[in-house]
Amino acid sequence: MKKVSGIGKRRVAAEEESSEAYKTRRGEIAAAATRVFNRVGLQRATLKAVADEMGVDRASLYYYVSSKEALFDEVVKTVVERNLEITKMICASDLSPGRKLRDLICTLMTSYGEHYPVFYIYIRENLSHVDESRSAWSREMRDLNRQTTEAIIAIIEQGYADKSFRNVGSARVVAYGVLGVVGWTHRWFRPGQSDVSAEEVGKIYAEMILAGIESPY
Amino acid sequence: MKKVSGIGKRRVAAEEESSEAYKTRRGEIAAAATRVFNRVGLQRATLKAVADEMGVDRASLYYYVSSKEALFDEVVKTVVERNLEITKMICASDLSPGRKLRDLICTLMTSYGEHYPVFYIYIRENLSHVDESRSAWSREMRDLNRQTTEAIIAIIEQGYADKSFRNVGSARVVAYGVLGVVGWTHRWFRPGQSDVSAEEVGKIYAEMILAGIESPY
DNA sequence: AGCAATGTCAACATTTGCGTTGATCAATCG
DNA sequence: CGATTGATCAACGCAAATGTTGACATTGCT
Repeated sequence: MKKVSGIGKRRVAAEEESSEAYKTRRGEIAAAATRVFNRVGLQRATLKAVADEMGVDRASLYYYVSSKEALFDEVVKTVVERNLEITKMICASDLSPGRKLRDLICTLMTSYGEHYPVFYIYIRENLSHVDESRSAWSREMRDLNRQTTEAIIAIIEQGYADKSFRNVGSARVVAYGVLGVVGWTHRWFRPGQSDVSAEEVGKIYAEMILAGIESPY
Repeated sequence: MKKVSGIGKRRVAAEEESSEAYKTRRGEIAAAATRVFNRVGLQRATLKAVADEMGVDRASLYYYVSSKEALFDEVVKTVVERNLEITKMICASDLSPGRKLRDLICTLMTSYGEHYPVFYIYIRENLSHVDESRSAWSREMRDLNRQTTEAIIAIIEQGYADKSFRNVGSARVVAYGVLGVVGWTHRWFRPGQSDVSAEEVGKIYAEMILAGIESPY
């Protein structure tokens, strides 16, 4: 399936060579792409737009990048994986469920703020709408999401079990609630522009959700 | 700007005539489009797909519909407006803030379930990513969103004022939290498929958020 | 039957984005 | 300095979606 063209070979060669200048340029492209993705979303983003963003011809990008999707993966993947890592670490700690959930919400928000806008670019991409041809990637991303969800569910069930949480309903639904509150920030929160910090938002949401979930006293 | 073509004239004529059969067919098209939009999103949806969904030639649609976007508006707008109406009604009632917020969350969820998947189609379309050429529509939709947000903020501030809510932070942030929990259901909730009903989800979320916001006792 | 009006479609022209090619520029090195 | 190599771009061909046209069906009316 993978048709290896002239430019393709040159790209692969350059990638393997991986000189300093090459890496730098690739980073610049990733940065430009991040801006474009954030502005218009993956779907509406074009390599033309990325090229224009850098004041370069579109064809030049093909020397570095094989496709828009590959570029997207490069931009998004590492930071998404890191996010899951954090989640799992908190989950595996031996703090109380309440403490875990608070920490998780705050840490997620902080991470979102730090890596802005990359996380939001990712969150906005509705995985149920990705192209058929990218099913491998979408499965992988979906799996990362699933793992995150499961981790949160585990915390909540732990809390249900040790009675530190009131049972308000299905742990899964509550977990989605947590993810929803945090994930929805992509619609309104702009670090440095909003009048609250990511940390403050995290604290508010942790308080909002937990003071209701924790048994009072 | 608006080039009036032959087909365009006939479309306008048919629209003004507005016979019974015409309306029916238009409804069928809207229904087919709803399915397609739900499946692949506005961006990836094509009139070809809608035509195929009905087993009809693409060109035939142009007799009824001027563009994909117009179709989208038709599908989405009325139900979004109705939603805002509900929100405002609850907001204007003389219930307690706590009662209002509970009702609002439950009613929104119920409405989402009833009108599935139209609301979700709308929610998924990130208004910050709509095309320049559709700025009029996007401004209108954004305004509906804004009004909804303001209504919720008003409830929360009312609760802060009469001390029935603990002040956990900026009313705006909390309001976005409420919208987030409810809006995020578009990522996982499928009426009739999930093992909880829209009503149950509403109750869980109302409980989750409120038992934390309401002063305990 | 004859004829409008309504609805449909095959075919065309246009546009937009993609990925590639082959040539060219600029720097480095021998 | 001339040659090699890394990086760039103008131009091409392709594919998919759009909106239109003009002709063809179907219906119902007279």
